[in-house]
Amino acid sequence: MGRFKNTKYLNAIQKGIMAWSSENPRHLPWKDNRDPYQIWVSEIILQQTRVEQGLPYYLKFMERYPTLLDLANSTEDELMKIWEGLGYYRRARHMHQSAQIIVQQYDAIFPQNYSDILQLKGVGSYTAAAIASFAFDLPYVVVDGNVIRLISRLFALVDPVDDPSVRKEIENLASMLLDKTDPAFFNQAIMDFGAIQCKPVHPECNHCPLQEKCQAFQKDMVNLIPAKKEKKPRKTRFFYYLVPYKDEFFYIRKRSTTDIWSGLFEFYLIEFSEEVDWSKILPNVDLPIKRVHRQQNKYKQQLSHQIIQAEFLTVELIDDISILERDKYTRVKRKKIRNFAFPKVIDCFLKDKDVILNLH
DNA sequence: AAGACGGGGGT
DNA sequence: ACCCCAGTCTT
Repeated sequence: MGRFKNTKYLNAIQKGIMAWSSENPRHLPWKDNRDPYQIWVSEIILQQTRVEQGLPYYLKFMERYPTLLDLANSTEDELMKIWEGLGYYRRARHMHQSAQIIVQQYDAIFPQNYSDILQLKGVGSYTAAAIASFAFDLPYVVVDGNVIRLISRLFALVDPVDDPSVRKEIENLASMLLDKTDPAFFNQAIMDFGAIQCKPVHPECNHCPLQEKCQAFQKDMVNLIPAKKEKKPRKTRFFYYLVPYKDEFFYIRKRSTTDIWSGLFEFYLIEFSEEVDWSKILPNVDLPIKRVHRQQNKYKQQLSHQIIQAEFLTVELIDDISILERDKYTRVKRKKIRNFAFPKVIDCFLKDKDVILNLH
């Protein structure tokens, strides 16, 4: 592989990527934009998220928080409502914290050098490089999923790309490829190239400008690269939600920071590691239940590391709600329930429930 | 070095 | 059912 790490070869690849990009421009709201705040927002939203999925959230976000000060002055709960359904909710909480740090420590001026940007919560090497290059023309190369795939194929790296040593090698190669005279254009180009030309499945090798430079193509190994380590099987968790209400109020609670969906709200949760019948659960529930609704709702959700099977049972309470207050549950008007951010399974439940209870 | 963290879309 | 996605943080 070493013989391909020469200037002439790397230069040809660099020029090929940039020429391709000139011929295949991509138009997105955050492109041709030098505002570090807007770039930051778009990059955080797009972490592990497809452009098509993130775009509507970006538009909604910028409408509600046009400036960094708007974000810093918001509440975390309102921000979570904007983020609802997008996943990886830690991103939103980190953004909120970072916005307030920028206001306090940088006088609301977005930091303008790589190491300061990298210090921000939720900003790693990829996002720092993206902001530094797009907003400030600083020569830091972006290494995202697209770049990892493209480089591992170009240089026929057969070892797992999620191995730290391989990852390091990819970052070295990417740095050598970077056009330091125009890092913003190059970074955009290499990501676009990976996303559109060097796709994960069915890459456009038959009309690829880098075909003869691509070691994977030359060795007929494109479909074997990038290699990944084996993944562990997902565990299934069984969530049994009681949906307590009394008069016009629901009782909900914010989830802790040590589990999935932290910062989102939920109802009264009893969790098991296996399927359980409600008849076994209800007698042991510590709630002053007056009446149990007949309607039961079941949902299944696949997450990246676990599978959630959730069941919902609505219950009417009698007067004594001290148990709920002790456990940090708060009451909210039933018609205001949609002002709070919920995980997808609860969102699905509420959508079905709307029909039944005619909420809103 | 490995695990955790969401949800949607493609095959 | 499995893979991937404009990754980052924690242990």
